[in-house]
Amino acid sequence: MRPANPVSCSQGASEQLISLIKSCAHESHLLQIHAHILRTRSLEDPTISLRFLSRVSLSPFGRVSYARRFFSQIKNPSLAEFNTMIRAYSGSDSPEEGLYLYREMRRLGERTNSLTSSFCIKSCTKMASLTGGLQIHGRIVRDGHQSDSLLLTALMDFYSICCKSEQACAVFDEMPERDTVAWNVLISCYLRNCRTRDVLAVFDAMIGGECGCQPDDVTCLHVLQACTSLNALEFGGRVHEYIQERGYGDAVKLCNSLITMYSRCGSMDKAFMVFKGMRVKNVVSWSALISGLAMNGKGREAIEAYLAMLRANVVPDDQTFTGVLSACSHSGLVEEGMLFFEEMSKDFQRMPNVHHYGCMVDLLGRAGLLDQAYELIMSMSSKPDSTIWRTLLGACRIHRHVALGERVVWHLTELKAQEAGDYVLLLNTYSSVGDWERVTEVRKFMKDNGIQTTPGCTTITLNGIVHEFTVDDVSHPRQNEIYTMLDEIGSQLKIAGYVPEISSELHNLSSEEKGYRLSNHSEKLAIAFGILATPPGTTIRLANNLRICVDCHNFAKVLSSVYDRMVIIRDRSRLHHFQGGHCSCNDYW
DNA sequence: CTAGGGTTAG
Repeated sequence: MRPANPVSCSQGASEQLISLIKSCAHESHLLQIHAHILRTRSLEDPTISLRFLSRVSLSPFGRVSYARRFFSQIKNPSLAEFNTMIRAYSGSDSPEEGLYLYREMRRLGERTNSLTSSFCIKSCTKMASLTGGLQIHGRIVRDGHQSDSLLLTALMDFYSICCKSEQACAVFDEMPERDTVAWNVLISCYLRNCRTRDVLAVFDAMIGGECGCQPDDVTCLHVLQACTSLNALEFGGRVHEYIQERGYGDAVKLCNSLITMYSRCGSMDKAFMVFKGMRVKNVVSWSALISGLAMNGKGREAIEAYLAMLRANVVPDDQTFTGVLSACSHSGLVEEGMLFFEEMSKDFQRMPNVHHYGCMVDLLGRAGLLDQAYELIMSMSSKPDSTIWRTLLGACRIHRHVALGERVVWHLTELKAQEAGDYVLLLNTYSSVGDWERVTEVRKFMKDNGIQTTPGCTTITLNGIVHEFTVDDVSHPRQNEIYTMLDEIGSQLKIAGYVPEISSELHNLSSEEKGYRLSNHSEKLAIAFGILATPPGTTIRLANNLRICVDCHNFAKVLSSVYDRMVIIRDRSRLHHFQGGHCSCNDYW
């Protein structure tokens, strides 16, 4: 029997409904409950409607459209209901709706609180909408919520996402108290905005008790990422120790991150140790191992790992295949690569994405199958992006294929995506076949159009301090010693047969104009500093933002034997291990 | 816990 007056509906019935909402396990149940609520007019019971709304907007039934429909049936939504709805929007695919609702609230003169702002900021973060966020920030100040630490933490993350790290720091500085999450957001801001050196410094400060809180598992995840990008193995090892001290050793995310850090820092055995020690491995663990092996030039082992993964009944995903295909391309396993490329869609229903195509173009291109690579690009269902064309352009340079190189640059121009590096590649293609006229032409074009090359930058991390070098750097406090050391290294290497390469790789245009004098690439400066600042026998680990040039490659090769030092350089795409006069990659690329 | 905020692997 339907109660005559729903508001007076018995306590028992209400509780029953609430427990029904709580235990609901299927979307169809929700629909039934919804119908029941409408039928019994329990919608007017604020406890019920709020509960139902938040249940609907929560995963795994996180369907905003459904929540919106229900919300619209509520006559006078309470602040709590407005907030719940905005929260649902902020986590959905249409975060802007949250802001619309917020504006509607203000228009209606509804009360808002700091949670309302918090959800709105989340919407802005998701949209990376700077203007929207600035408005909310203004509101926060006007509403007097500027000492709400949680709200400010969300605001920091917003600025960080919008690449406004200085504003993020300003918010951080104004926070009345900063807990671990606040520090974590600061770290993630540094990480996102290329301030990795500051990440290490903050971690040290936290450990040293200067921040009033200790690093947690999330802190470690961030710091490990920083170590990965800096090729800072030693620091990463310290983080690993900390993880064990704190008892985080079983956390899957952390282990996966450790595998990546170790393998991308060239320490495959440690990566493997972490992997083996994991009681629960997921697809991420396997993929991290596979791409780690790939990056270290161990293509066969990467394929072995992939097969072992299948035997362990772990289903590969897109990133697994990216790892497998890049393993094939780094190790020149053309046939295997083609096979996996076909298999991924046939056996695993995974349609190749740009990364997979990129690997295939790289694979075919390096193998000299340039036309086939071009065909593959043209056959793509989605529009090829600039990275794909750039990969092919790199292959054109290696194989001195001028005509195709020109065509590729044309494609890049059409995409309006051409960058300085592309012209340098084209220029190098011309110079590799001795077409100096065209070289001059391209150079003039670049000069006339003010096209600047990306400055190469190499870092070396010692004792948690990041030392950064650029071409012909004069900013390091020990620059005099470094240049003296570089001179000495130069004469030692010359004796051992190292000949500077000046014509084949026109890496840096200004040096070219200085009359073919080879400038001191950042890699060399960092190596000289490494020799200077570490005891004999210590491995020198560098990270470079571009691609190591032929000359620096030779330099490192000869140096590894003359100075009996292992040198590990990570550039844009791979890891080069130099030892005893050899490099782990068979030839230069 | 009962409405509810911030960071998070390959």
